[in-house]
Amino acid sequence: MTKNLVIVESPAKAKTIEKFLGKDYTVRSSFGHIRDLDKGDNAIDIKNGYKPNYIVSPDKTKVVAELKKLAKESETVWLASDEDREGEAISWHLFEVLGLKEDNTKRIVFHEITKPAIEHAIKNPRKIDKALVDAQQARRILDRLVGFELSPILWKKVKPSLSAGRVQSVAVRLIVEREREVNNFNSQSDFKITAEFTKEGQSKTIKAELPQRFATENEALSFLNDALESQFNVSNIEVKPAQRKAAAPFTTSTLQQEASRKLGYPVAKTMLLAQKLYEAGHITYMRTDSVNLSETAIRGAAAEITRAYGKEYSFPRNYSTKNSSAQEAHEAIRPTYFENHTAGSDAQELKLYDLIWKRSIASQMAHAELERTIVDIKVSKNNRTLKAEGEIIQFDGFLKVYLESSDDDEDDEANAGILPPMSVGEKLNLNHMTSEQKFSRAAPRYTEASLVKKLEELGIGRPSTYAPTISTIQKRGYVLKDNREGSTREFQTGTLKNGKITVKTASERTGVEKNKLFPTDIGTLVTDFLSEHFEQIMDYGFTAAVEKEFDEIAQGLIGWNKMIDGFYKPFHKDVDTTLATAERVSGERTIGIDPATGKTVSGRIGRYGPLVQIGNSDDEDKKFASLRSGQTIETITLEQALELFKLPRFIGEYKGEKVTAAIGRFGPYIKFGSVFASIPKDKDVFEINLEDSIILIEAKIQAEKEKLIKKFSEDEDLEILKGRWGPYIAYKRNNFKIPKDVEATSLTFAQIMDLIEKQGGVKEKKGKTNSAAPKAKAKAKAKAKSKTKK
DNA sequence: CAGTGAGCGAGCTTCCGCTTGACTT
Repeated sequence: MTKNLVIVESPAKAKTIEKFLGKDYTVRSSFGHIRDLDKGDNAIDIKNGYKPNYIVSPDKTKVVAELKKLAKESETVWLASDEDREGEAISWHLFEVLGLKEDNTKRIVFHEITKPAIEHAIKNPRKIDKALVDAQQARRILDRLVGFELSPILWKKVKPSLSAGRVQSVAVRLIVEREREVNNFNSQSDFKITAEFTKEGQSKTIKAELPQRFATENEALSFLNDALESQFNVSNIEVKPAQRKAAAPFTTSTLQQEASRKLGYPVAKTMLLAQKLYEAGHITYMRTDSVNLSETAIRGAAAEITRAYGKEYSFPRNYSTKNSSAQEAHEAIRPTYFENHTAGSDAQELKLYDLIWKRSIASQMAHAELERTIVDIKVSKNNRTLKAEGEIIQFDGFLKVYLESSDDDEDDEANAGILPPMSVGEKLNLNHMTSEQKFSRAAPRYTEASLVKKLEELGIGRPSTYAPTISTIQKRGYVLKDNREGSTREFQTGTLKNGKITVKTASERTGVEKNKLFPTDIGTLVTDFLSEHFEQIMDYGFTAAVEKEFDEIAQGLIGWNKMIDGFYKPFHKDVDTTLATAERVSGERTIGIDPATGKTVSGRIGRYGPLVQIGNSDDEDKKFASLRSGQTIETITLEQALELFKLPRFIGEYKGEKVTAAIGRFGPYIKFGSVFASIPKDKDVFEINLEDSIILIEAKIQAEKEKLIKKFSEDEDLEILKGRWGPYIAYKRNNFKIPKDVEATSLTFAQIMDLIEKQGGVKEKKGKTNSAAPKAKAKAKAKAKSKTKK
């Protein structure tokens, strides 16, 4: 028997609050939403005012049953879900499902988990805000209608199992459009002049730069020629005080960005680690769009800063959230206790905590005070002015602990150093002057984190969905996280040194990419298809537009079903039209003519992925070849396409069997009967000869022989094999570990069976036929199985 | 694991947002 039942969303939160509230309160968690629209076709009764059919989520029946029981026994039920649209809906669903009564149910809210905040909330209960709930229902229903009407169109017109939605489709579009920008980018070059001087009798160098750039090499070299005959005098000195301010404490999105830039974590990794830190009580909630800090936190930070760095470093303040779509149900992400400089149970958690600690502490520290000096250096022959910039940190302030990184990797100019004292009119000695060709660069491809940043700017998605969205678009095969080696580019330089000008051609790597998001052919195809037929949904402003209407619902200005009707009627008409009239698309593109046969070379997406084809579809002699990773139908050239048909290449015969070379999923290989041998990097698939191939084949056969350590008469399928990390057990297409302290050859059949059982047993694996259809079936079966289990 | 590129057309897939757990009698 309990007097008061308080229901919050998160179990970790429940634990903390229970401590604040004392004996008369039982605090439980709903684990987020407890109900959702039905999975099937009768989720929304469209003809009946879009009446939603909610069902308790299967994984929530237990929680709901327990809450129901506790609610019945309680005098008062306090619904304390988050104060945002989703939180209000959670309270309403709880009210409905638990069969609560108006007179003993109270809705309370708090934005921070501190004792005063919770006590204040208890003293100020209110009723469920039904208008806000309606706004959530509209959001939910719209997303279902969009997702479940668009996806089946893709199944029919493009490929089965694809998906589309208000958030994911726009996310993919961003990647597709950025890729096209990069590929169509026309790089321009100009020439930049830099110089290095010294003062008479001093060794400290002064770096200067000409603010203007030259369009041609001739102009740049003529500037160097002028310099050859010039004197250099200081013509002006400007000293200005400057300030740098700390960044606001972390939200989900900025945490993901900084963890990506500074620690190289993918967004899902960041969230997983943050979740662990949160559950251990080290940090506040990690899914938030607010930069707000509680009074308690601000005081705690001030105390710690004063203690660790001195009073002059403390500058307590709060930040305001710039993002207009923010709902601010939580605090910013910060350490629970600022006096803990480290926390976490492994190296990765420790690093993430360190980042959160530094960012939060810095946000409460004084501005850095700088003195910025700009020295003008006149070139006597042409009256042009070079500029040297220096920066002195007079008070480091927050820079003592933390500086935010930038996505732009070319911020060398920000690191201006200290200049020696100079006076106007002073003559400087030129050490050297350089002209260097610089190329303009396309907007950078997105990383996971910079895509999150962009989505947040557009108001698309929520803190709880950024990481899942990024993984969905990769899982669907729309987007690929990939690397590019880039290529070598030449650029022109001219150097003036010791009274001589030397002109040289130098080279640099360009187009190098690491862990960037690239669209796949299917991603591009789906984006183009949706953009053609559903312009409104694909518009970057669509979410912002419907959010405005959700706000009007929340304010009670319009009814939710009226809003949905206004959207759905025209949308559904487009759905019908598209289903009836749109052609099936395969992204077909004519690439050119095969010079050998005169037939058309084209690219398209086939059943197993992108391919190139020589000859039309009715041609009996048509030939196919798969694209390699990194190639796309949109960008492949005729030359690259023809290259693909050169493989597999017949090399010769060995022991009466054909030896061929080709490129597979794991790179170039030699095939001899059923033997596949990888071709090492120093050999070329197109050039490797029979002699070298045989060496590879024999080495592979030998390795295979050595791989087998032991076989068993009890079961033909059981083998002990030698792998990359030592011996392991292979059984029915499953692999099992052998404990380190066990001698592999001494294991008996029974002992091995025991090991297999302990490691989860044999799982059904797909057979050798590796086609798409049975794979999908197996997956469906596995899903159905897990359902019946539940 | 290194291939294939349609075929009868079964029965399946899918959204966004809130939150973690995960067993068998």
